[in-house]
Amino acid sequence: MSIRVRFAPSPTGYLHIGGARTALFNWLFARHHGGTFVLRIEDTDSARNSQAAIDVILRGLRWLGLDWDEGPGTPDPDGPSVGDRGPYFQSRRGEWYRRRLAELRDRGMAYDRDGAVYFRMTHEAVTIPDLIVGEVRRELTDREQADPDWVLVRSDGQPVFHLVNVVDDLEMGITHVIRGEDHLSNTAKHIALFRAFGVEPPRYAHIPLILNPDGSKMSKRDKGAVVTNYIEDGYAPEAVVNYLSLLGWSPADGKELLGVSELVSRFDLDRVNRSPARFDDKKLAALHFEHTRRMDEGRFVGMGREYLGRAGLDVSGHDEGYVAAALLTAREKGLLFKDLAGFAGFYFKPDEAVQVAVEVEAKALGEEARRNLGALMRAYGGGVDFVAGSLEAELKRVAGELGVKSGALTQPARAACTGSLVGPSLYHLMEVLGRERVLGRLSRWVAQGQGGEQ
RNA sequence: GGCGCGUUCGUCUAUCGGCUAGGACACGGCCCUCUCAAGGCUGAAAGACGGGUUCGAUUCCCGUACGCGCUACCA
Repeated sequence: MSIRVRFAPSPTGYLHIGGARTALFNWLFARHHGGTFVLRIEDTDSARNSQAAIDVILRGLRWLGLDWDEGPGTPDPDGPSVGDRGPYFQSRRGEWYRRRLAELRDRGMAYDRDGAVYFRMTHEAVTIPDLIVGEVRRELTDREQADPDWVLVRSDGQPVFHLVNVVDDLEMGITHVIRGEDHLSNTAKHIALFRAFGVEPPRYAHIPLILNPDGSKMSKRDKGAVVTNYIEDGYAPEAVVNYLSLLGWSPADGKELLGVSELVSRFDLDRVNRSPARFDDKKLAALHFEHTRRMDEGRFVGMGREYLGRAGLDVSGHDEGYVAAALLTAREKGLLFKDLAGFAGFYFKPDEAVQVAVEVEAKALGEEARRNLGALMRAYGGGVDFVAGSLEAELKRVAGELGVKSGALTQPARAACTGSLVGPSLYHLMEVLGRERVLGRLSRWVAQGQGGEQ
């Protein structure tokens, strides 16, 4: 039998990191086993659902690279979808729920009370076989001892989560339910419902929760909890995927830096552990660095351009090769893409628009520094090849002549060229900038206060 | 309160009864160095607690503590 799994988020206006991890585990499981990954939108709570909220989820999943084999094509519940088990929006599945409810009534498993429909729940403990947690024997709680029945349909006619979730999993032929551990206790209800329909429940796999660094439950407001923020900050999506994969799962060989295809081939449920994991943005950042430095150059440049644009930096006036070369000098820095504009923005500004903060000027562009820059400028104005190696050799030669350490030239030059004391390798950055821009930027500082020298 | 799940370095984890408890991130030191990084070398750092079972428990069982989840006409 072919594996069918699903991710069934409810559109709350954001995609929670825990939800993303649940989606990822489902997706990895499906891809590893050649199964089918279904996306179903649980938009039964019409009060807080909107296409915008659904769109956030679809975008988040697409950004992570979690493509679905069946599910919505657009955020519109009445729009196109892929797959023959739809609709994939619960708000459009009313007739399926009504039909299944009638079936329950016919079997004497459902009845009305106070305008709502109740399920006739077993009075016995329910054993939940779980692929990750093991066999869980769920005894009745004190309230359930008194009355184990629960609501299937509210008095306003809305079916509750337990009903729609089970009916959809049943109708959609879901074979494995991989979801957060917060659903473990509820699974007793789900199993009882499947049995009431006369079918065996799917296999269950409850994965441990993701907690805040302090061990508390992660909510929307917590740092790192919302996928949209990763997109805005400019993390490499494969780094986020890699990081999430390591929360609750680990590969047999201990290798942690894994690309998506490696994850697909290694992932399976038998190595998912049972204890909750705390979110650690430092480790995510480290993985982001490792993935970006290994990223295909073209893709790095493409992403870089996009985030420069997001930051309002227009690079359209520069040719492709220049933009690519410029961005690539920042690749080894492990920056978030959103920080690229601040780090490498100087490449794309006119010479006279390079801003030098007063602290930077005070620190690196004093009188002596400007004198030194004059010497460097004369050297660079000569026949030197404008490539990093030659620029370095020439700078060191000048430093030797002046009897100063190379740092007495590099930092002033860096400040003049970039406006900052932090940046890419000076020699490489000057190579990219080219002779004209470098001389132009140096001259601004040499000229000031020593106009007569030239 | 009831029911359930969990508990190895600060964090993520490995270990499926033999452990001098391994790796990664973070942290400290040294080296390298044009800034910031990176890199190299190196260091410190863990089995919640108490009982069992066993020749031997981190590993199995029980209890306690702590954490988390569920306990809705929320999903």
